[in-house]
Amino acid sequence: MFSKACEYGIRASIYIAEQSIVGIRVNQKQISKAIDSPEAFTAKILQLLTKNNIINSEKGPSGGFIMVPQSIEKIKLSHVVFAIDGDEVYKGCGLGLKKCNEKKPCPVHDKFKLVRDELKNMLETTTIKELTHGLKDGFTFLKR
Amino acid sequence: MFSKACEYGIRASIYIAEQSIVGIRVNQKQISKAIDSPEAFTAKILQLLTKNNIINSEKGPSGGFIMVPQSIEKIKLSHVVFAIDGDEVYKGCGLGLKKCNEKKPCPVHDKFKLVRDELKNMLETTTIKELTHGLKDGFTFLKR
DNA sequence: TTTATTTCGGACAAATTTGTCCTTTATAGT
DNA sequence: ACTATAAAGGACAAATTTGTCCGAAATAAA
Repeated sequence: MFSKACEYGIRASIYIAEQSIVGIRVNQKQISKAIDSPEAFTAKILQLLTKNNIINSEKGPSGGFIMVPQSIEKIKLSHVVFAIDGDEVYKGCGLGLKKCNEKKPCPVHDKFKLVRDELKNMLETTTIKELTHGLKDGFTFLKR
Repeated sequence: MFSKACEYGIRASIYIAEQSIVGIRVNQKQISKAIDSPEAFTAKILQLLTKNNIINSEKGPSGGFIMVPQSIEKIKLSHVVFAIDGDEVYKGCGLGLKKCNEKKPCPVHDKFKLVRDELKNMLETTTIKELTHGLKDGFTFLKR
């Protein structure tokens, strides 16, 4: 469904949001430990998230990553996915045709559209914030 | 969503079924031309589909690929996808966790489950045969 | 101002996926 | 039997994704 990079990106975003809510800034090492991801690779993804204003970074001692309050409220899963994987997941043709559309659809166009639209809608309505709730309560997990 | 191999595999299956219905056996060259895919790579995928009894192959002059009547009736999209990509698409965790399940779910588990179940259901109920209909009538396409 | 800490960014490496080429095997027709 | 045709299969190559390493830049604290 998503690339590894995107999976790590989503997990990192949720973790950073969870920590930011209680006022804690976290660094690369803490993040990759918390979500069980390769550190250097995760660092690249964090750069991408930073450039896309999904998280904020600060260098130096006591630096690290935070998600500002406004972002915690507004950032949706779709923003994270788009920053890393683009919109191919729910825009592209299910059979890989470049010019597949309503006028010249592939054989699975309509059937895929239903699934893709549901995915798109889910990504666009799910906030990172709400995904931190179960985490805090120990009902959901970001590794294993 | 699916790998390139799987996309080609689905397109090839639909094309072969369409031709088989009117009693025509097709070869690698015709298939890759009809679905606009790399010939040698497509040949590999056809081998895979053959091994999984989705299509039948015959060597020699006038040989090629066909889908037998029984398969045309019974083969679902899910069979083709499973033969090439496995069931990771609708079984695996959306965030890539190895041990994500109802008891220890990732934060997006439930939301993803809805989308994945719909995808799974669509793949398991859609026959290759029904996908050939629009193709025959010129309403749907396998390339571009 | 020096040092320690942390992100940034580029180059590189490994792994996987995608794709090619060529030889072998089967088979139909002559 | 010979030839032409077509799939099977193995080895290899290119491209992409995943992942590592290391020096540069920023910054806080001593």
